[in-house]
Amino acid sequence: MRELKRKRGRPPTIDADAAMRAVVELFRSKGYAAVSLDELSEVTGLSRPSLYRSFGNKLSMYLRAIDVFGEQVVESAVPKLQDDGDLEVALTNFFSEMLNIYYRDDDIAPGCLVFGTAPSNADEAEIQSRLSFSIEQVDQLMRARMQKAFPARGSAQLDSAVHIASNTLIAFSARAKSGATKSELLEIGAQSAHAICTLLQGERAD
Amino acid sequence: MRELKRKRGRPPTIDADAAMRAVVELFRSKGYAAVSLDELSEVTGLSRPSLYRSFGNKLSMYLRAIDVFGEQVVESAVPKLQDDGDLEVALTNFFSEMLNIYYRDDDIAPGCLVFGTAPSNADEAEIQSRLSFSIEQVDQLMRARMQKAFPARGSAQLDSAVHIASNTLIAFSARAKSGATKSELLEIGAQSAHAICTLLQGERAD
DNA sequence: GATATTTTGTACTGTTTCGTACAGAATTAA
DNA sequence: TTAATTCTGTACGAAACAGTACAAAATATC
Repeated sequence: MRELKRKRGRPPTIDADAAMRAVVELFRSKGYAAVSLDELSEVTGLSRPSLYRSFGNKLSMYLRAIDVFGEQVVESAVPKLQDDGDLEVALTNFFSEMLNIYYRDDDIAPGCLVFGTAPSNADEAEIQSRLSFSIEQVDQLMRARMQKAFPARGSAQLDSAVHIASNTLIAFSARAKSGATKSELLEIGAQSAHAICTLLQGERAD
Repeated sequence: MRELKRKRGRPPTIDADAAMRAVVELFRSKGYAAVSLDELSEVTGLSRPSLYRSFGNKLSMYLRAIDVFGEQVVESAVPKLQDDGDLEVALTNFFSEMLNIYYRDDDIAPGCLVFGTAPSNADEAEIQSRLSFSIEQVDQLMRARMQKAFPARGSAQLDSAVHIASNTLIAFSARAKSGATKSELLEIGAQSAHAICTLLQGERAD
């Protein structure tokens, strides 16, 4: 609440948010297991003890990084999906915005922190939990948006369309890391959005 | 060619194929970076020097594991896709067979060695190369099979369907690792196959 | 039986990594 | 000025790890 009241001892000089942004970048370009605390120390500019004090051990740093990454997605990409208007446009814009996150450049792609790095380390229960939560979240957001656009569709048709959309996003991560350019994936996103709308428009509801 | 001719010194006792199968299992459940040579030594039953002599260092073991895994896919799942007859059936059976590989049980899923673990370590050039090759391979197989079933379809319609299928498969890996059951993914595979055929049948060729 | 040849694991070195104890720095309160 | 408090990094110990030298084991050849 009040932050004018100076605390007692030596004032903190660490920018935890900036450090966490660097942590996210390192984890999503190198994965979880391949990253050492020394590297994290280097990219954040914080000493190893400072990292422990601010964020705990490597696992808790990674989990927190996933949360931060998720917030970024919720802030910048999810609104595009939830935009009223044409579903195909909303889906295309959502995919496009996600690719802006996955790519730093048209060529160089740190990819998705969750879908790109979590599967390798899902033997860790808390990591698997975040992965499963993320997938469910995407499925659920897709389902809500499609249901809004096509209220008459049956649950089966909806599920099918939902999974096509989610799977497209999940696969983007692997494709980006494989060296595909952003433009190529933009095209795949647009194809996917178009196909989904074709399906939802064309099929008879049971 | 001739193998009756006994070689000169101490006869080898190592079963390289069995060892490599164990290597594949370890890598795809724990990822690349998290695996140590001591663990590889333990699961294969070979000493660390024997591992070096047989397969080289960790990277070359991993690359070879990817090749072995790929052969397994080509032998058991790809034929299902290439089966003549209904495309929807072929796709469904292909997905099903891939899930048999991804899952050891209905619940426990080591997942896909390539799509599950390679993206985390794609900064290594040779790993990225295998990942990109695998994706291209899947895209190409899908395209060939769909073109055979729907020769009249235009390239754009085909591309769209191809990517839906490939993305389904790629996403299976993440979904399996996230804790989804095999039955759930079988359902998603069937949905995807049905949607693809609906699209290819329904759309007019330009 | 002795020697050459090939395979194999024990044991060693140097490096990397994690985690923390502890001392020094920077500030407020007395 | 001194003491209390909070923040920070240097420096240490312990464990894990990669890679290899070397000796022992097991066979063929002489």
